[in-house]
Amino acid sequence: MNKDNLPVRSYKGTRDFYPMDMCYRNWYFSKVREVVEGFCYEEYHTPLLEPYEVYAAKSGDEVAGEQLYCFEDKGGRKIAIRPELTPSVARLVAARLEELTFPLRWYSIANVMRYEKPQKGRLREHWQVNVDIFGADEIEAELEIISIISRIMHTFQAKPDMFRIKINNRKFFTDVLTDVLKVKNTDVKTISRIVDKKAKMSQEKYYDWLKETGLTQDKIELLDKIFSSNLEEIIRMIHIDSKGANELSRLFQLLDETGLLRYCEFDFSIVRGFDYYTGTVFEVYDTSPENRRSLFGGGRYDNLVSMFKQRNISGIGFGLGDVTFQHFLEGNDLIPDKIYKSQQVLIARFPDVPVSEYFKLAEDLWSVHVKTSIYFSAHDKLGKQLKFAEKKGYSLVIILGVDELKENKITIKYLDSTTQVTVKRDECAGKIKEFPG
RNA sequence: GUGAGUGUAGCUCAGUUGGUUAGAGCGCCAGUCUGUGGAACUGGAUGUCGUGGGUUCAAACCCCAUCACUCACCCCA
Repeated sequence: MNKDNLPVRSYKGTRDFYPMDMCYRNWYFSKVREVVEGFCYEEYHTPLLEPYEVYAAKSGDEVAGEQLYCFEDKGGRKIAIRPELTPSVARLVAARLEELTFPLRWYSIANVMRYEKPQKGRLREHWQVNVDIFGADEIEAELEIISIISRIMHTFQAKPDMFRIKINNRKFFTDVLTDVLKVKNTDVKTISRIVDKKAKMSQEKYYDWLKETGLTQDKIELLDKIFSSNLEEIIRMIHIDSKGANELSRLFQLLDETGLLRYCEFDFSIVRGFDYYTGTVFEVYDTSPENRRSLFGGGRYDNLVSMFKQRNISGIGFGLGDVTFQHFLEGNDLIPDKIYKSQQVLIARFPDVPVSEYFKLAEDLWSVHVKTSIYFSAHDKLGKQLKFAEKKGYSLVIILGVDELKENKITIKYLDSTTQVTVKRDECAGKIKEFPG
C-alpha cells in the first residue's frame, strides 16, 4: 500500500451513494414526489451557492454564523453553500412576483450543507425535500401542509403510533409570554431558546437558565403550569385578544374535522430555531427513543420575500431530511427489499461465435426495452459466466453457442430456478417479455 | 468548540497477567467441473495491529501525543 495515496473516504459528514444506496434514494424520493405532485405542487431547482447575505439576515445566528460554509469567489464576492432551501425559494418568488399567479404550490429536492460535527441523524450534507405554499394567508394552507405530511407518512406505510406532528404558533407563544408571564418583548427570544431545549436538558439546568434571564420563582412555576396545560386551558389564561390563539384553535378545529388530529398534538415547547418563522410552527418526531431528532420541521414565515422586494408575500412550508427519515424507516422496518433493482438479461459468450451475432441479439432486446448486456470475455467458461450473472443479480442468461447458431435458436436460462428453454431466434424477445419483472 | 468511546485482513470481530511465526467467520481467487450458477469439498492470496514517540530483554496489549471514526452537548432536517 502506498502511503501517498489519497484517502478514499468521502469528505467528513458527507456520504457517497453507491448503486445500492441510489436504489434506496430513488425509491424514497419518487414516493415523496408522487405525494406532493398529487397535491398539485410544481418542482423548482436552485443553485448550490447563494450570496452570503441571503442567510446573514434571517436564518438564525448559529446556522448563519458557525454552520455556514462560506468563502470568497475569484471575483471577491462573498458566497455561501446553502444551509437550507427556504431563502432560495423566497428569492425565486420575489424575482417574479409580478408575473406569478398566487397562491403557489412549489417543491424541491436538493442537498444542503451545514458545518457541524457529524453524529447520528445529523451530517454536514443531507438531502432535503422542501415543500412550500406562497400567497395563502388562510389557515387552510396549514391544514394542507399537515395533510401532505400525514400522507407522506401514510405512503411509507407508517402507522399513527410511529410518529407525532407537534404544533405551536410563534405569535401565540409571544402572547402567552408577554401577557401571562409579563415577560418583556426583548426577552421572548431568549426564553424561546431555553424552552426549545427543555426536553434535552436536566430540570435543574433548565430552572437555573430561566432564573438567569430574570424570571422569578412564581413566573417559573407559572411556566410549568402552562406546560402541563392543554391548548384550551392556556388560551383561557390570556387576557388579550391573541391572533395566534385564534389561529391555533381554528387549526386544531380543522384538524379534528378532517381526521388529521390523531397524528397531531399541541406542544408549547416547539418554537424552532430559524428567526423567520412568524406564525404556525411544527416538527414531526419519530416516537422511537432511538431516533430523537425531528423528521420534518417547518412553519409559516411572513417576511422572507420582503427581504428581496418591497411587496410581501407570506409563505408556509416544511423541510424533510433524508438522514433522520431513513432512520425512521429502518427503525420501523418500512423499507421493502424489492426496491433494489436487479438486472435483466446477460448474453453469455462462446469463442467460436462471432461477437456480431451477440450484438444482433442484444439489439433485438434493447429495441423492446429489455435491460440487456453482453459478457465481455469470450474465453471464460460458461460456468464462470453463470456465476457472474448470478452474483450481479441478472434474472436471465441467454445462451447462444454453435449448436444454437446452426439451428437458428437460442436458450434462455432462468437463474432463479434451474430451468431453461430453447426457442427460435425471432421468438426470443417475446419469450423474455413473458418473464415477470 | 466541549466531553466520552473505538481504531487488528475487503467486511464483522477474537487475540489470556506484555512472551516465539498474527487468528476466526464471511467475502475474494483457483480447482474438483473444457456448454450450465447457487451446495459441498480442497487449496490459495490478503495485515506498517490508525500514525508517531516512550517504557521493556520483549508491545496488537502499558504510557504520552496525534489523526480518523462513532456517540453525546450546542444547533438543526
